Amino acid sequence: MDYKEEIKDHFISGHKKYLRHISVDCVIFGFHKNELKILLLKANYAGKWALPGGFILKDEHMDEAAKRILEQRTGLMEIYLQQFHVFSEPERSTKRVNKQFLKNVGIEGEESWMFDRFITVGYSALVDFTKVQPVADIFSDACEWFEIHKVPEMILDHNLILDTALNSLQLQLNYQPVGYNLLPEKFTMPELLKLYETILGRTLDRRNFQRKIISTGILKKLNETKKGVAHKAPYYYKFDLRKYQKALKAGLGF
Amino acid sequence: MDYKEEIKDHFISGHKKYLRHISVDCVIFGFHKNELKILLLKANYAGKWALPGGFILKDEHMDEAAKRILEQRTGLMEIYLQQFHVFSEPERSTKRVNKQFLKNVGIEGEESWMFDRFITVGYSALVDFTKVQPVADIFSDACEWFEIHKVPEMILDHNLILDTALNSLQLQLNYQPVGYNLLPEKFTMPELLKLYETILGRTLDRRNFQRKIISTGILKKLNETKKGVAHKAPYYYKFDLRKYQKALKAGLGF
DNA sequence: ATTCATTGCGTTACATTGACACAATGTAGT
DNA sequence: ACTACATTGTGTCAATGTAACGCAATGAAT
Repeated sequence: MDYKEEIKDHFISGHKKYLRHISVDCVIFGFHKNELKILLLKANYAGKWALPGGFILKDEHMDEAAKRILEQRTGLMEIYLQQFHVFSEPERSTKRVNKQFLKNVGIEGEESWMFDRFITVGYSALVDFTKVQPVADIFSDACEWFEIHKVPEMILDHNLILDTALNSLQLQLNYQPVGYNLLPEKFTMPELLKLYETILGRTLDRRNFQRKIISTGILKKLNETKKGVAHKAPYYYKFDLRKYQKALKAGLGF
Repeated sequence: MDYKEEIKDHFISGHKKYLRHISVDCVIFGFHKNELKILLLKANYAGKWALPGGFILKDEHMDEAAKRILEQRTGLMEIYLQQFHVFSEPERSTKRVNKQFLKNVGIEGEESWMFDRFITVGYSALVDFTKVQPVADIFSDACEWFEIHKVPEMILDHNLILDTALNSLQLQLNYQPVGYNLLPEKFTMPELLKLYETILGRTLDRRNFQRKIISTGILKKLNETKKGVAHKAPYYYKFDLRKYQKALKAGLGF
């Protein structure tokens, strides 16, 4: 089935495969070169960008649907994923957008479940930037990382969804460790600091931060310093996964 | 339309009115006689209890749907309401339960949207116990308060939904004021203390608690003590609504 | 009038936090 | 080879917050 046929099939027969009225949108956070980034798709009809999203198979857990979508976009299997909010504005204008899409592809006059009202569940994912291979889907012709504060205007309410995700991530930082999913296995204290600062959108005192994070016990200091940096070389750390998991469940009281 | 006709109509034609596959379930918390309670309906088919729930009109915001359901069950208009989780187990056996229901009512052999798989969104509500007039719906023959730790086995995954709601309420207590929606206008410090203790499931030092809650500035002390109590009479307090709202938005850092 | 559970207010020891000082490190420039 | 310097690692100290407990005041019940 070629590209156009595939899309037509999705519009006309997708409702046999997927639940109606419900979609999933993913805010995929990554961290690279001291910048917080999110992964976006370029909708090949609107010229606008969009969050990676998809639909729920008739016999699929929603978490699985989100996982499937993430895997298709990033190639990653083990992903930290969680739902953070449901968006149910009756005026989320999926109908107009999807009609326009179909028209741009060159199909018209058909009826479709895609013109129905959609409620969408927002999922946020934290991934290791360096391990991601961005892959576009059939509705998109690009899949790229955007610096969090340079995200363009997106389709529908996707900017709102992003803001809500960021907000909930900031809240989480107060009572849960977060770095494990966003950083490579080995990292330095300044990198971890910068991650926290970027998510929170404000600077922290590096000395107090170090004391606090060390006191949680979730870090293991390695006997190895970063090579090839100007100035004093920082030590590498990695997460003590056992204690990290514990802190995830029990909370940190940050 | 009589009772049975109404139910039949709901099963056969409800999908013209409501979104398919999606429902809303509400965990309604109240506080009375130093006990945390929730409002349950007795499903008139299963002999089991259930959370008050309902469906989303085709042109309705999900928050509005939850509000509508709450209003119908409690008579209250101004309610503190928030979504806390989406439950999407594909094996939530709504089909079996709803088929049984229809059979018990005396209807059989029909097809119905109610036999489809349902994803449900959990909402939690905090209400003033004393102002609630519990009202059953057409699927139920009773609507009653249950002490939170004496909740019976419920239909489907409703016990899980309740546990999740309680958990999220406990988390909230750490960074948001909560009492306003659960207590009558005037209340004493021991009552507020007991509310916190009940939600958290552990005792707090009353003297430290008082200092902490006073220091947030969300309380106004009245020049009036409780009458007719043995021992020393406690003062009444009420919430400083302006500061309370502020704290809701800004967080308390409790 | 006395008893006594409970309230209101206070104290003290200890832990946590925020702000800042200073020496150690190691590359880059001379 | 030596020096400059940005950055890291460790430490200090005062202010603030928290946990644990003491004690007198209250007022219905006896």
